[in-house]
Amino acid sequence: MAKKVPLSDAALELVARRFAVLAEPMRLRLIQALFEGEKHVNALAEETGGTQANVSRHLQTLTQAHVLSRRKEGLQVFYAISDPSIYKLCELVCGSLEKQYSKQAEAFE
Amino acid sequence: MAKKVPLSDAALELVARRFAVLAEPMRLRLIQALFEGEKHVNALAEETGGTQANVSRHLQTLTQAHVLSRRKEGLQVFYAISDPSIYKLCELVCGSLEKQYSKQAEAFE
DNA sequence: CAACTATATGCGTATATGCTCATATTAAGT
DNA sequence: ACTTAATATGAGCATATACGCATATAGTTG
Repeated sequence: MAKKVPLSDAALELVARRFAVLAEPMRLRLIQALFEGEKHVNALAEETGGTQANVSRHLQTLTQAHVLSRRKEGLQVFYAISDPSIYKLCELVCGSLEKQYSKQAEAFE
Repeated sequence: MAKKVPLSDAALELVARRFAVLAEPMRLRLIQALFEGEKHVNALAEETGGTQANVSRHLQTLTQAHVLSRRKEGLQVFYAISDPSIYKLCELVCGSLEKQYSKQAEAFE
């Protein structure tokens, strides 16, 4: 745990890939919507204002990255957050951005 | 702290942008190199095996995102990590990926 | 001021990826 | 089996961005 050894090229690619998956506003919107619990595709499309096709694609991306899990129930497919680290990840970034912008705000006071 | 309110579109863009900045292997390599302390451009180029031009560009990207800070000293420019949340961010992602892959490894045992 | 060094940047190219539209697939109900 | 509903996917287009090459800029030294 907490290795101090530099990561291999392959590992860096994986980490970069992970960040890339989270680097789209629509995917963040979906993740945010799923913070409330699992939902099916149409519900997510409606809630986020995206088209069915686009939402489905993003959900696929997130699922392949093991950020979400997929559960079929009849005609519907339910998605849910499967990687608990996502919560802390988002909190960390939000906190960092808040700090950054409140510092910038101070410059105008 | 820890708002449960959904983020605005503008906020989501900023968060996505933040993740995007971290979504490049070369930038992660630079960040990793800077975990040891501040370094100048040429040293970073050599250590990461990148060209001077490319390294300079990535450093600019990271600095504009307030991940790094920039300090000029004579001809050289030293960069250093300025956002402490980067450490935890990388740890979180690495931990999550380790878990994910060790689970996949178990499937073959 | 000229020569040299360290860093930054303009430009062109290649690649990746998000979005839309149309259509395919899968499952349920009649 | 046919129809309808929910989701997934193929194709094409538009945009973003990483990289290499050449060159510009800034700072140092003679």
